[in-house]
Amino acid sequence: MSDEAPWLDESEMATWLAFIGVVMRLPGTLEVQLRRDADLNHFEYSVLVFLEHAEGGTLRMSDLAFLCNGSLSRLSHVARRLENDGLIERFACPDDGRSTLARLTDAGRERLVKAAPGHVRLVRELVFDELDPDEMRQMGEFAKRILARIQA
Amino acid sequence: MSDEAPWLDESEMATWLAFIGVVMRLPGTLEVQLRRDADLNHFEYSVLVFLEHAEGGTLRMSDLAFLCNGSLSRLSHVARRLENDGLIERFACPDDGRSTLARLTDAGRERLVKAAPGHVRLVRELVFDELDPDEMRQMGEFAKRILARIQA
DNA sequence: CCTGCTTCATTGAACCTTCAACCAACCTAG
DNA sequence: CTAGGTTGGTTGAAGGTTCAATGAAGCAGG
Repeated sequence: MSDEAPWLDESEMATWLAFIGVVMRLPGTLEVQLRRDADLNHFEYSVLVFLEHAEGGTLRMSDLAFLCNGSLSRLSHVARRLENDGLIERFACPDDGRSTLARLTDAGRERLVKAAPGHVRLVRELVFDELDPDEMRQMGEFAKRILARIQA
Repeated sequence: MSDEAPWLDESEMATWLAFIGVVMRLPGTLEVQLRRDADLNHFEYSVLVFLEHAEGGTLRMSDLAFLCNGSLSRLSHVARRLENDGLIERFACPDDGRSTLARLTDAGRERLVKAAPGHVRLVRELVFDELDPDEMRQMGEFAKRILARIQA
């Protein structure tokens, strides 16, 4: 299959623990703000954000799920809740009878306005304020390369 | 309160999307392997790993929860399942009547042996093989600094 | 045009996490 | 020594995610 993968040495382990620490704790930290300001979790917030910025204001469910880093099943459950709450609408895609398109409602846009400023502020506090421009560039590059591997 | 937090510019947004993409997708990716090889999720795996390496083979529930990046309540539920499955034991702390100590059983150690090699291999494939030593050092430093902010 | 494969999406059940309530043990000021 | 506060841990219920099953719509070959 593959060569013996050597165990992580002390320095690698320290890096990994910090890395996985960020991965595990960041979502919960972000959700405290989103829940408080707009009663949303991070996935729901992503759904609203991507719909807001979408070409034509709509996205197919499966494209939206990919953008939000979640499964289509997860999105389907979440979309039902968001639709029941009047934050989004769904309707059949005219071009492809299998697809469903989602669109933000005015109420959804309002909800986003409640969430976004605090969210951006928090993201800055936690990440961007800690890195200078050069470090930020590096960090982005690392993340893109690792993400590419995860998606492969 | 605080100054106007400027919106993320295009480059910052690209960095953030890659970063949050890793944060959201990595746990699921790791859990596919852990579930397949040892029928564990990542949190359960962490519990076993930290108990394995603990001084004296035991840890207090609350210390273990912190190390595993989870809440005490979450650990309490997980520990009950792991204990029912015979992978860990719990017993009263002799020094402090409020505390509970957890310890790995032989079955737990065996389970860990099933999970660990594939886990380490996957972590290497996804992260460390993508970064050269200098980049890895940087990455670890960034993660530590961001984690410090999250924990503050 | 019909058969089988693939894609898109939804659903219910099982499972896991969170949240709030609760309890016991410890600590400390008066 | 004891009343009130804090720390450590567990629990049940509510809510969210995953997994597998289902079904409709499109597509491609015979």
